[in-house]
Amino acid sequence: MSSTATKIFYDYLKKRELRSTTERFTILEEIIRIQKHFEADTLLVRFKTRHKKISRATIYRTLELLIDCGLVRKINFNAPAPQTFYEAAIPAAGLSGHDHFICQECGKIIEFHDERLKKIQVNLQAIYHMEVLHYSYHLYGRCAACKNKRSLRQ
Amino acid sequence: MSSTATKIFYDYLKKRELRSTTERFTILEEIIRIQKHFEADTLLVRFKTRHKKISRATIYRTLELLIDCGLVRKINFNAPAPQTFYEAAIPAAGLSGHDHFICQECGKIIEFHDERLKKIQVNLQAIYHMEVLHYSYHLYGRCAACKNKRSLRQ
DNA sequence: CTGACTGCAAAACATTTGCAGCATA
DNA sequence: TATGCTGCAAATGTTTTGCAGTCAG
Repeated sequence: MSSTATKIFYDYLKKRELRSTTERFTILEEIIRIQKHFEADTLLVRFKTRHKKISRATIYRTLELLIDCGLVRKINFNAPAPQTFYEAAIPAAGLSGHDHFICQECGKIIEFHDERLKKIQVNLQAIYHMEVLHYSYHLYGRCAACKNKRSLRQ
Repeated sequence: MSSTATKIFYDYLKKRELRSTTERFTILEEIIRIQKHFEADTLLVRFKTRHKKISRATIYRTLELLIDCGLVRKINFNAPAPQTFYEAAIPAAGLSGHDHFICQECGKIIEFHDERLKKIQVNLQAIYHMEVLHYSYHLYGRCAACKNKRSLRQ
């Protein structure tokens, strides 16, 4: 149970005079449970298998709210299929690293974290006079498995 | 005239026994001319104003070929509107930096380049036993102009 | 000449929106 | 009780695909 995120969302809704509905909190809880990047459709499927009825429209509308209050981020990997993913951005959940390696051959996504990127972000912020809220760092190439597969073939 | 890119594309088509059509090279030349990230639709509009008839379908089909042979890359910025962009990835053109700052308020995209990122890429490649072909580094936040605008309002 | 490529229009896909009924404040 | 929220289905915008005619090899 992530009461931190729930509280942030609750306060956000209250401040903006929006309603705290069951659907909105169910979606947030499910996202926290996933612990990884996910697609909008993933949520729909998971609700369907659990016999909770939350429509696609509500999922998209709620994701927008969660992004707006900073609890969720959109991420796009460019290969092989360019799908839109989301990920929880909850500070307390220990999900500090949102760096990704994407295998262009098999589509596998490996998550990792490198501290140096954070430093560069802070540095660039000063240089370019912009306020940087977060960054995304994606590496594209071939994973170890696909690298081996190919060398066997040739 | 970027004969390097043209030659790469020509050789690629030949090797795969694909045909070197006018449309394919016209699209490549236009992409080189743009010198920045662009949308699929941008190409269509530019051809329309120049009275060259290249269909949307051909543009998408050719972009796929150009990505496959490494002359073009897809990039996705996540905010505010998640559109698909493309950019030339031609080594000789001096477009070494594909780092971007995206203003989440006005959508402005600033391009820059930081050498340290290349080093990190090489380093991570060794650690995770993967072959990294390229990376993308995106910063999200508020540009100098939007930062000022907001501080005036409050 | 022949099969690959193009343009067109229709299909497919993810996401957004309008509206009637429902539930929170 | 009164909006705001939800689910549905239709609309939207982008990308893909089938097909007939065209063109590179």
